[in-house]
Amino acid sequence: MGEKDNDVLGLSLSLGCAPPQPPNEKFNLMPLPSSHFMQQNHHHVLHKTPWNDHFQSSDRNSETRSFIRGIDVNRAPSSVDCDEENGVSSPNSTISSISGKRSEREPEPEPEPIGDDTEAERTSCSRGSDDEDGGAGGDASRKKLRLSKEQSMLLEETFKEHSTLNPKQKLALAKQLNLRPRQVEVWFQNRRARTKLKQTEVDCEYLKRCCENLTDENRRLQKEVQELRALKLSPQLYMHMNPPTTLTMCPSCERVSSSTAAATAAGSNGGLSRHPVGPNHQRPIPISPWASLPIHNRPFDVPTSR
DNA sequence: TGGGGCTTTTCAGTTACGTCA
DNA sequence: CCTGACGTAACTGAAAAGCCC
Repeated sequence: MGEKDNDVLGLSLSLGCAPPQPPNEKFNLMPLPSSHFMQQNHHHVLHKTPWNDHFQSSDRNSETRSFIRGIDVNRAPSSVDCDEENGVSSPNSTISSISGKRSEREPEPEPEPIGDDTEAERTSCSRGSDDEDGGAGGDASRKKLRLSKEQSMLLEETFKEHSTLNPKQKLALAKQLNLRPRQVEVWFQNRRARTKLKQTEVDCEYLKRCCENLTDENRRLQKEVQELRALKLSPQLYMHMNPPTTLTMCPSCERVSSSTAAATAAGSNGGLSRHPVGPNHQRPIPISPWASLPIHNRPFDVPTSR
């Protein structure tokens, strides 16, 4: 289907690779960091979306802006508005419990296969106004009806603006599309699920690439270590080397300074004097180029006195 | 103020239908 | 015509939050 899922939310992973796509907060579907890493708490975060929060105010524009721009798909927003007007649809409250599974429901007369032009009509009416959200009616067969292009388009447009609907908007949209509010609700649910799935795939892809990059980097570093070790094993070459530079980094300001090992050993506070030593300043951390090597491999490993 | 019951909303997972190759 | 794969509408049950008493 014409999914435009690439404009889903952005990644917030920072593993050193550039995210595959720029973040788009429009959907605000998932908290950041993204999706599958935060699933545990999705309820906390998602339940009240910002959009929902400012719904009362969003009434002002969204109702008019997106809904009105509407294509009058079915030209006859007839019986749809009937129900739900008072009782907001609740997926589980009535309909779910009553409608139940297909097998448990009464059969519904098969809708005539009609042309495209009447598709919308089919969609909205085949379920009949009677069964409505509450499914109250008897005709509860789980008849799957495809939405018309126009319906899908408008739903998509609306979804782009906000991935969740408040009751009023749901009703308005349902009315406009000549669908039952429950159908709109389900569509949004499924759409969110699809978006999330897509995002998960993107995340996976991104992580995979990061992993590959890290593997490469690791390989490179290992090679470097090997080379350094080989260097160490050739003494004549080794003797001509300058003494390794001791790098020190101030953890607070993260500045790196260098000094020779000799100077450092002499206790001249080499390189460190420029850094203030206060309550907020931590001791600089020496970064020795040999630090990562095993002790016995360090070239200038002088036996410490005592 | 804290707790229990109820309602509402969302989600993950599943089922089943429609379409297409 | 049959069939399997696929997309997706519809359903289920659980969790969480809000409200009321």
